[in-house]
Amino acid sequence: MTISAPVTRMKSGERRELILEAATEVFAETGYVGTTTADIARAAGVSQPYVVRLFGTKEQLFLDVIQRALDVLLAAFRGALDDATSDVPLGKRMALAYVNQLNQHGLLLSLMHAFVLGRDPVIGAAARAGFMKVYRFLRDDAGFDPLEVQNFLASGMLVNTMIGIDMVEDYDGDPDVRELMECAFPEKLDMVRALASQREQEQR
Amino acid sequence: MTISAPVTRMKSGERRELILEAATEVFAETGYVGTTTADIARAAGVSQPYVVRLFGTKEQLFLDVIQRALDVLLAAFRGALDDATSDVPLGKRMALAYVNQLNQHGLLLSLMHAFVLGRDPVIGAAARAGFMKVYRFLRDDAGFDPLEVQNFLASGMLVNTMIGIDMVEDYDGDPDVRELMECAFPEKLDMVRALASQREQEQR
DNA sequence: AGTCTAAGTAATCGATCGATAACTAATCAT
DNA sequence: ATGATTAGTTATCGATCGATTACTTAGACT
Repeated sequence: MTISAPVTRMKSGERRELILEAATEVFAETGYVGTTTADIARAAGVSQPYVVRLFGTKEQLFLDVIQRALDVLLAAFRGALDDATSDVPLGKRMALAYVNQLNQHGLLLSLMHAFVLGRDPVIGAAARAGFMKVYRFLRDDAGFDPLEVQNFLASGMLVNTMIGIDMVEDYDGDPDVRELMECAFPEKLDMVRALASQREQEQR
Repeated sequence: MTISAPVTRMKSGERRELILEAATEVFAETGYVGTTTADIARAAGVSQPYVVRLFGTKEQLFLDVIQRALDVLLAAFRGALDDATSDVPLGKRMALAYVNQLNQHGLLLSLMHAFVLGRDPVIGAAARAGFMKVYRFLRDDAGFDPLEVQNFLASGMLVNTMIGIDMVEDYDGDPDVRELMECAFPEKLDMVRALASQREQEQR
């Protein structure tokens, strides 16, 4: 009677990973509070109760999402740091490694949603800890001095904001938007625009 | 039978302004979706239905909040721009004008909550329009060239993030937090800290 | 072949929220 | 004074959401 979903089962660890990736996208789009566990379940192709059973609570799922995002980000930084073959200066390599994370669409933006909830006792504490982990990495491992770190983080937060505000949406219609974005995404504007139009295709 | 609230009536315009100010604080703390009209009503000392009747919908109230925030911010910029008596360079005057807005606690943060909802069709459009209004002011009225504007905005977004993540919460417990914040809030760190502890007092 | 474990779903519930309706009373204009 | 207007409330409703419970079945292991 009921239309059965495709019944290929996974091991729970593998399914968890899929759900984490789907949740990253959905949280990025609608924020922590604005995202329902049903939204995530739909995006991941499972039932809503299974999402909460795998992660306990929506809050825990969000914490796992931002934890994973930080792990991915720091791994990318480490990769750029260890890439000694390049003659590109370190600061620029790190900046490119950051902007490259926009390939996994929701990654930086889901972090941003956590950053803006600092007053929430548990999410806020996790967000601060994660942010400071990045700060310490840039200072201690990458060897930036505090002022360099600050400039790097500032540029990163502007990138996050431009993505969060979905500025590409107005790229074609407003020459000022174009001017600003060409300035804010060094060498990676084409990628950002391509991802945006790809996203638009998917939503049909 | 019921304990009557103090029955001094206001003209609706005046009450609207009070509610807008209260809503700015509450939206800043818990975000657009995470804030209920009842929360705002409580903060403003009126009933929940009256809030939605004065503004139509919660969405319209939020739009009015960020519109007002932008007006206040641009007025402050204009003030700093016109203050020709000072021998402080223009860039620094503008930066101080920005950080000074933290006096009205939720102002910059409520804007940040709008910036992060760019995919919402109506809030996103308003957020982009507001952001670009600031961009154009800095470029055309303040006379910054695009790169200066970009650096200015980047610093601003870092400030917003540090406030949103509530970094002051860990100021005393983590020397790295202290180092970062001293770097990020030029000359205004004392003010930020004072406001935070004042806020903590209020919540008892 | 049969059993047991783990993956997954359907059904449902209590709480919460934004909005509407219906009502009350203060203030203002004549 | 009184009637009209405007400021404000109480009560309530339909929708939504996260979570729980109880059930089903695919696949691994003897």
